[in-house]
Amino acid sequence: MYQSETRLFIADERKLLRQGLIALFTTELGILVVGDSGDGLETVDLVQEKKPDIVLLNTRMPRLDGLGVARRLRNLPVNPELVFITTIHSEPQMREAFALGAKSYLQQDCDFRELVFAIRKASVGEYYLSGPAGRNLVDEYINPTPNEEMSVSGMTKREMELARLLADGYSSKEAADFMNISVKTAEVHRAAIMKKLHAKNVTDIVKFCIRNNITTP
Amino acid sequence: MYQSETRLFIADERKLLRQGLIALFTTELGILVVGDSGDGLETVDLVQEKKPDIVLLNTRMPRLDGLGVARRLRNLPVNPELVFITTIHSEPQMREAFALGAKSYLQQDCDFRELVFAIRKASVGEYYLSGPAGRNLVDEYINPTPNEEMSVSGMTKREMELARLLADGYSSKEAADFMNISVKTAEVHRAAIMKKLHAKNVTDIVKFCIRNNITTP
DNA sequence: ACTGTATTAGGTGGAATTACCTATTGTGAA
DNA sequence: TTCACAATAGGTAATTCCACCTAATACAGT
Repeated sequence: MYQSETRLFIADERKLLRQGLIALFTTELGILVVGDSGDGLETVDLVQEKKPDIVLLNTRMPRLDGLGVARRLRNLPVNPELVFITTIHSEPQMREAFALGAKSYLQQDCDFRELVFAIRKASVGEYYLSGPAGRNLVDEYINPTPNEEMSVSGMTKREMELARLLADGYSSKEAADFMNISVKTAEVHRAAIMKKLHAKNVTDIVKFCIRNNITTP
Repeated sequence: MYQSETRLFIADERKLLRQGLIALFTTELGILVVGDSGDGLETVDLVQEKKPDIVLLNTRMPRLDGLGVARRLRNLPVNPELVFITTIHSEPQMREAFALGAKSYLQQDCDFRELVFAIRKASVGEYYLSGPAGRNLVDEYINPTPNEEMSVSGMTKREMELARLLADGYSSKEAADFMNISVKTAEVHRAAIMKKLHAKNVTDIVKFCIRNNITTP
């Protein structure tokens, strides 16, 4: 069966990485890099023009981030498969990426062979989920949770309240007083939040809340 | 005149970038990649073993950052030229990089040709300072003025470094390891930061850093 | 009725933070 | 040279964080 070349577009703000990947892909049979960009808005334009089969998207990009690019592409008459590369792992970002049709969500320190594999899988519409984190994601995703805010994070109402208070700079005790619950309960909520966000500490909660406009810097 | 090959070592935590650069350098006459690593301490060991002429160093690396690597190499019987690549521009880091003998300090979104040029310059002991940032560097270096954030906040060099690490989600202990200082010293700096920023806790430091583009959410 | 989960709360214990100290070294300014 | 301050590091003690654990109540959906 004849297999045409897979047309690949690389969107990443780091030019060095783009150029490096292009060099690596030249020796990769069946994969043709048809364009690259370090800018989100430019990516949207170029993808319409070049019509790649696959877009390699970094989550972080100037002017429009990877998720923003994915959102726009969805409403356009192009339908490339999406493979995300992320600098910093973020549970909610990953969740949204897959909600937008991502086929892979790779860490930047993954191996090139792994990236190629992910691209080949994506080219036939299949997922490539590395590590155990991938499986968890699918499990969680096929059981969608209600609530609009919750849908991205999986947080409950009270957890969201607490997250906001913590992000606003209140300590666990202060937040507990504010919510009229004991510190112990607040800690249970906090633990749940951290698990759901894969947060290492309050810093990650703060950043999540800022990203989601739950609080402001 | 016979010009031997320039032996290059690549130290960057992002494996994809390393692999990409290696692929690019294979077509670059006169430059031979003799090793690579994604870990600071490993880099120190491998540089002693491989004896490269030039070490390409990312400022940010696990276990020991680029500046830490440079510090250690200075006290060892090897004397490679140093070319830094930075993810996030940091005035004090750049300053220290040059103080440690760096020949170039490039942004990660520079062009590959630019990187090659910087390496060729470094291989003959010359500096390569790209763009307007280079000029600013020289100007500022000969008559040092505190940078913008520092001038408004009153933070010192080390305090800024720590603030950034804390905002990036590192604990005091991790940040201390990163900066090659004791936890106690890191705590002194943190206390100074909080006083100067009127910060109540780390949350406020995170927000300050986000507002000032020292880190991203 | 049973199951699942959200919300509440407590216990224990180790790790970390934070607030107070003191103290040495080096550097740059008056 | 003296003075101020940055950077380093340690001590002590209170507090908080965080990861484990159990457990009651309530309210949803099957």
